[in-house]
Amino acid sequence: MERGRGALGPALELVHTGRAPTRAVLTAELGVTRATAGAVAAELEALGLITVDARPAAAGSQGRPSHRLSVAPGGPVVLAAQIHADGFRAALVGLGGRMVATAPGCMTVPADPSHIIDAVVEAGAGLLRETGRRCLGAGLAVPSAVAEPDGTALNPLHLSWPAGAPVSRLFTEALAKAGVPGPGEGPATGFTGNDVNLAALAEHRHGAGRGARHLLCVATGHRGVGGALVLDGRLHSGSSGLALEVGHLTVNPAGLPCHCGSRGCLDVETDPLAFLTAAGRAPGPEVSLLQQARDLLRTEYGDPAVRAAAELIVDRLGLGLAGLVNILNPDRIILGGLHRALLDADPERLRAVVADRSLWGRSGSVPILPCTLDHNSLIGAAEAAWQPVLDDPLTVLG
Amino acid sequence: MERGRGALGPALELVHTGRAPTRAVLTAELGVTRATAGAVAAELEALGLITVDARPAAAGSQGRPSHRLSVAPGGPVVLAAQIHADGFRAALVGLGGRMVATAPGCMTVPADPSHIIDAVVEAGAGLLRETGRRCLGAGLAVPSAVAEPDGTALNPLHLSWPAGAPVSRLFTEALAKAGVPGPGEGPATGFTGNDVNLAALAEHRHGAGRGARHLLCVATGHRGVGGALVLDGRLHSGSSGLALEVGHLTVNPAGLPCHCGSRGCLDVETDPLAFLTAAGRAPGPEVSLLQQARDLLRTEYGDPAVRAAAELIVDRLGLGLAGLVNILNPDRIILGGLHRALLDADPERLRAVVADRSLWGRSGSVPILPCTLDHNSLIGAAEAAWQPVLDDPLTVLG
DNA sequence: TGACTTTGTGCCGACACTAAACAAAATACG
DNA sequence: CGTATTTTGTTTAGTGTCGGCACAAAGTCA
Repeated sequence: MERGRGALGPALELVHTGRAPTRAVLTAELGVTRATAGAVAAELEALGLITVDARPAAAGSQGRPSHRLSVAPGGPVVLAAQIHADGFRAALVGLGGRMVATAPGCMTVPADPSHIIDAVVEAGAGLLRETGRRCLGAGLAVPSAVAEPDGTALNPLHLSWPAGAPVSRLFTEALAKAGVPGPGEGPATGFTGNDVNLAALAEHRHGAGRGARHLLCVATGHRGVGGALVLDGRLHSGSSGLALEVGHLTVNPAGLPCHCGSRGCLDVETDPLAFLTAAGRAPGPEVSLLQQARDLLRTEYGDPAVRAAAELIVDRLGLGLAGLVNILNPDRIILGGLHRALLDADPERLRAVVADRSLWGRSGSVPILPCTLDHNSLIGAAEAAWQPVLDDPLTVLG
Repeated sequence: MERGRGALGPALELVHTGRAPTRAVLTAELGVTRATAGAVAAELEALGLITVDARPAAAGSQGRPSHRLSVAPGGPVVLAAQIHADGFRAALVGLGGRMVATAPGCMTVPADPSHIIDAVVEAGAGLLRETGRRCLGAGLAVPSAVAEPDGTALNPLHLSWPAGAPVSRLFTEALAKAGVPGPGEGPATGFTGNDVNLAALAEHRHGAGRGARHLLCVATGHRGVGGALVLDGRLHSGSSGLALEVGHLTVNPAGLPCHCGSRGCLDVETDPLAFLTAAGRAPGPEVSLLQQARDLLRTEYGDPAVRAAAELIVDRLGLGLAGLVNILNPDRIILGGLHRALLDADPERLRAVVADRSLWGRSGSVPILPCTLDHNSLIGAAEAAWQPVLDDPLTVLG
């Protein structure tokens, strides 16, 4: 007599993304009857995933007030991990993108990927032991294109890893080694993805991308530029995981040579090093290039040389974004890393360039927004790990 | 006691695309029991959409031979129409992409779009009267980007139409005026789309794109270059119908100026006029540029100047395709128009350029194929018109 | 206080599908 | 040539999910 099994996944996703604060709007969003929505909510509560408030929320409007739906505070979590040029970070993340516990770890990233993957997984396993939370999956974000379906890192940027490192397999093996439990009997199977892709997913679910149908994200790390596309709520990673490698769009035909064989690629023309160079600053070794570029932009934007350099980079970034708009026609663009800082410094210039150089930009220009989530790659890794639960809670939880 | 209503749409699509020749494979493809597949087939037959052969097909293998499923020969049709630089064409198209009747019409395309839209719809209505077939929808292909959701033609290429012509509204009004019946009581509501987009849809369903998950199509008309993307069986037209405007990718930084403000765009560097010019031929006024370019390629490929021109265009096209591969990561590419002819002339050169300039092309290059369907834009217009029936046959047919 | 509005729940039936047994029509094998 | 085997199709009964509807609950409004 259990009702509402088919709508279980969609309902959980609505609560997860905060789009269903009450059973009444859950009813409307799912397009089902109140009876079904009530049954679905009861089932999700029985599974320990959400809570239905005992006291109705204060009713501002007419009619019987609704009870509030929210993510269960003590519910299950997933293990989220991120590896970047300066080290790693591990965290436990609950539904709703809530960071439950984190373990920052800094170390020089070794040339052997398995070392650091073991370390980050061990840190996550430690958090699980400390908190005693149930773990339903694991996700890992790496600064590299990750080929599907084999899960190899094709261009592990500045990690001194060998190209083609089997990161997905190493991650899953590390989870087994550390005894991280999966939803069923055996160990968890981990998902490994590109950090910008996962950041886009996180921004779409919980950040500046909420509600966008076709969301384009572009971000710099310390070097190079990454892109990601979320279509109708799902990450578009192409037929083999290699979509949105936007770094080699031509944005300055007479520009710097790029290792790809062309000249003036987005990668070499708009990353932090390009900005520092354009501003006439020799990058120092003490902090990351991204940090130096951000600091320069924040503290010396009054300096004409710095400002001119910023405008130059913005113009080239705008050219690249316009090209992407012509191809992808997104309804929102989100920028991260240095690009986000450049957008903050002069929002109008970038929007104007994009509108001017995209074919139909004049009629209705695309909103360009800064990303809003802290640790969005990490949260995105968690989102990927949650995905099987969101797709079918019953199969995962039994 | 009617079984198999939910699976009706998917089942019809399988028969429509020829992927379900028998009830046995229909069972496997739908992932249901034989009982359900049988009921679904019976329901579709009762609706007059498919036929189940009385005699079993000659059995080559063991076991009871399967009865053949096929599209009902005398079944309903949709009205498909296409407008291009040289005139228009109207046709009735059944399921399976079968052209049932066609009415080619040539006229100089007038500056007022409503005239020719009325004419093409009137031609289609004539076919309906002649054949007496039931009409379930209508689709129109135009050589222009069509903005959604308002259905206006933004850049009606070489049709001397005003930019922003409300083609979708004009088409629907013409259908009402000509008395073309829709599935229900009132007149049909027409779908209007870009011709390359619709061609891609047709190739994906019935042509060289069958089975591709992420299909990229690039084609020239007489002038300019169009692109289209089919993702998981659905056309990706972006958030406002303007995706895959690929004509302004930079493929020759020092190239010809383009009306978009840049230089060396795919549009001006790889279209028929670019080829004729590169080969040192002055285009004549008698036949279309596309025809002249194709003829030149076919008859004088031995001429070193012609061959050099072809290779130049191929190299630039390859650069553009490589850029698209880096962004979209399709698992197949289909070329039309002059690009198709260039591919036929020297398949290896184009594939080599794309593999060399796409980031991960060396590891596993993308298949590049010529389009295989005659009148693929017209068939694609029909596909768009069929879509509501494929999505939910019962609602449309009652 | 009573009418109205909105939310939540219990009960019943519709219905799409599965499961399992049976029937049919071919090939394979003795 | 007849029987076993394999594969396909159909019938029947059963199951689970959801919609419809009536009713209850909990607030606002007059």
